[in-house]
Amino acid sequence: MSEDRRLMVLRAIVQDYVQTSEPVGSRALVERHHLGVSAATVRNDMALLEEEGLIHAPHTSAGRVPTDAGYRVFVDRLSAVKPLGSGERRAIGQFLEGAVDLDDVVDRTVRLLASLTRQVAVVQYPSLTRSTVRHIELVPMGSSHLMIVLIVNTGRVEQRVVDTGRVLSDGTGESLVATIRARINEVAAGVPFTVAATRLRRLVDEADEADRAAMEAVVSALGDALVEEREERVVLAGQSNLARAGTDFPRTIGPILEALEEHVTLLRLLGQLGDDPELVSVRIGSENPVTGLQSTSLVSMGYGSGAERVASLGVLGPTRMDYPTTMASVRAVARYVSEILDENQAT
Amino acid sequence: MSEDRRLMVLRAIVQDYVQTSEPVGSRALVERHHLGVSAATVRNDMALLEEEGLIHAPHTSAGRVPTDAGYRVFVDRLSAVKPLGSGERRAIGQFLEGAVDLDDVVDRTVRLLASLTRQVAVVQYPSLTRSTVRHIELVPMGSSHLMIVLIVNTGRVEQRVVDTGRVLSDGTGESLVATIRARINEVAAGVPFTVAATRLRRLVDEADEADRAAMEAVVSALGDALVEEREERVVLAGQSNLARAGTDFPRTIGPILEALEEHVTLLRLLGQLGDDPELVSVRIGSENPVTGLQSTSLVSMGYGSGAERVASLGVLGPTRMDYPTTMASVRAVARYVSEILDENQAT
DNA sequence: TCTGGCACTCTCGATCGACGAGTGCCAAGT
DNA sequence: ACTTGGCACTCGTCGATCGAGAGTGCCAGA
Repeated sequence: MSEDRRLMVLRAIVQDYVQTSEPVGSRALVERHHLGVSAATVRNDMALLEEEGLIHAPHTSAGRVPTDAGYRVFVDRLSAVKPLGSGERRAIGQFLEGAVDLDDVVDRTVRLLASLTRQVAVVQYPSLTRSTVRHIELVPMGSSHLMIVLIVNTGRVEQRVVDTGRVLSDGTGESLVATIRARINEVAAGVPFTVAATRLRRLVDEADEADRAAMEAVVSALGDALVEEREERVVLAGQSNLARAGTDFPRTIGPILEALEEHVTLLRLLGQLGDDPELVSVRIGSENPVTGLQSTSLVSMGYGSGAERVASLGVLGPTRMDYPTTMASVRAVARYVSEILDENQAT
Repeated sequence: MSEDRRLMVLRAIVQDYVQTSEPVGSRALVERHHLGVSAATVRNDMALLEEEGLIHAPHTSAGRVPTDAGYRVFVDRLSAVKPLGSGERRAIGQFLEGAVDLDDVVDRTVRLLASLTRQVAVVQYPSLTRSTVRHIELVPMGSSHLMIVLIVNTGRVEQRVVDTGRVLSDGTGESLVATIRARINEVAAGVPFTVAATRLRRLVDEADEADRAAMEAVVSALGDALVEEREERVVLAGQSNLARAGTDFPRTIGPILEALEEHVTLLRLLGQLGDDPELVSVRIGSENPVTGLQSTSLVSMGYGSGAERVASLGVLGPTRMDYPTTMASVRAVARYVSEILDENQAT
C-alpha cells in the first residue's frame, strides 16, 4: 500500500539504471540501497509500478528500466536539483570570464556546457526580436551605397549595405546621411527592437519628399534585420559525447545527428519553455515532438540580460541521464551567462 | 609483368570496394570489369600489388581491400576528376545565389557541400590576415568610448570597443575622432591587412603628443583583430553522414567527432594545402597527422576572392570514398564561392 | 606468361545447451 | 493487511560446434 516506498523504489531504480545502464533487478536494489524491506516486497512494488507505466521490463526475467513517464515522476517529485560544487562554480566563472565579444561568449558557453555535462550542448544566439537597439551607424560606401551597422544591447552587431539611389558624396548627400542617422537613433536608440521597428516605419512618412527614398531604403533594411533568419541561430558542441553514451545508443546516433542539423526545429524546441523563466525545463524522450530525438531528453533554460529572456540554452542527452546534476549545470551556466550579458549591457 | 594491367586491377579494386564496401575477390573482379584475362591471372597481379603494399587482405581467403597507399596511387595516377553534371552545377548556383552576407555564404556553402557529397563538410572562414581592409569606421559611444568597426574586403565585419581615456563628446573630441578616422583610412583602406598593421603602427609615432594616447588605443585594438582567434573559425555540417557510412565505421565515430570539435587542429589541417591553389588536395587516412582522423580522408581546396587564397574548404569522409566525384564537388564549390566573394568585393 | 584445377584456410551464420539472473506466485509468518 | 522466504519457470546470454561459401595459393600444362 505504502505509496511512499513505491516511489523510493522508483527513485532507486532510476539512480541505479543511470549509473549502470543495465536493467536493475530486485535483489541488486535491496543490496545497494538500504530500503528496510526484502527483495520479494520490492518485487511486489515493482509490479505495481509497472502497472502504472512508470517502469518496464525489456523481457520476462530481465530487470526493470524506467519509462519516460517514470523519469518524469523522478524529475518532478523525487529529485532536487543538486547544488554544484564550489570547484565547478569557480570553473564556470573562469571559463567564461575572458570572453571578448558575444560570439566568444556563446562559443565558450556551449563548450563549457558540453564538457560540464558530457553531453551535447545547445546554445541559441540572443535573438534580435527580444533585444533592444543600442545604436545605429551609417557608413557611406562608394557614391550611393550606405552601410548600416546595427548594434544591439547584447553586444551583437548586424550590418547591411543598401543602395540609396542617390549621390551621397556631395555636400547635400552628407548632410542627408547625418540627418537620417540622427533621426533614426533619436527614435530607436535604447528601445526594444519591436518598438523600434514600428517607430522607424513612421519616420518614412514624416520624411521630406526628397529624402523619403533614402530613408525608406535604410528603414526597410533595418526591418529586414528583424526577420532575418540569421538572428535565430544555434551553436552546438559535444556531439562526440553521443558516441560515448552507452553502447545501445550508437544505433540511434544517426537520426539524432540529423535532427541536430535541423537548426530550425532545434530552435523551435528551445523556444518551448515553461512559464517560469527561472525554472529549468526538461523534456523527456517521447514528450519530445521531433522525430529522431525521441530517445533523448532536453534540459533547457532561458537566459538573457535583465529580466528578459532573450534566448535559451540547454543540453541534450539520452533519456537515461543524471537529471539532478545536469539540471544544476544548465541552471548555473544560464545564470552566469545572463550575468555576463548584464555587465556587457552596462558597458 | 605488365604493370599497366596491374594498375587496371588496382583501379577496379578501388572502384568495386568503394561501391560495395566489401573486400573484392578475383572472381567478382573479372565478372564486373571486362579485363581480358582470367581470375587466376588477376590473382597473380593481386599478389604483386599486395607485395607493393597497395592492397591488403583482411585475412587469408577474404577479398582484397585497398591500403592508404593504394588509394594514393588511385587518386594520383588512375583517376580523373569526374566532371559534374549540369544539374548539379545548376543546383550549386541556385543554392548559393541568395546569400545575403558572409555568414550566410559560409553557412550555405557548408550545407551544400555536405548534401552534395553526403559527407562531413568543413568550411574555414575567410581569414583576416590574408584579406585587405576596405574601410574602418569609428563610432563614439558614451563620453570616452569608441567603437571601431573594421570592414574587410570579403564582406566580413569586426568590431571592438575601446576606451580612449579622454572626453570625445565636445568639439575638440569630435574633431579628434574625425582626424583619426581620416588618417587610419588613408593608410589602411584597400591595403592587405598585414601591410595595414605595420603602417598603422607607424601612425602612432607620427601623431601629436596630445592625441597619441587615443591613436594608440585605436591602433592596438585594430592590431588585436589580427591575432584574434575568432578570425580563424570553421563551420561544420553533415556530421550525421558519419553514422550512415558503412557499418564498420560507427565504431570509430567517437574519436572522429572528437577530432572535429578540435577546431584548432582542424584549421591547421585545412591550412596545409599543396602549392597549386587551383588543385584539390587529398589527404588519405594515415597521411593525416591528427589522431582520430586516421581512418578518414580529407579532400580540400583553397578559395578566396581574386587570385588570393583566403581560406580553405573541404570534405571529410571514410578513406573508402568516391574520390573522383568528391573532388569534383569540392572543386566546383570552391570555385563558385570564390566567384561570389569576387562579386561582393566589387560591390 | 597465362589459365584451369584443386586443396586449403578462414569467416560467417545457424544451432544447441548450459547457465544465471530475475520474475511471479504462493503459503506462512508478523 | 503486509511482508517474507521459497520455488518453479522463463528467457536472454555466452560459448562451442559445425557446415557452407568465398577466396586464395600454387602447380602443371598450354
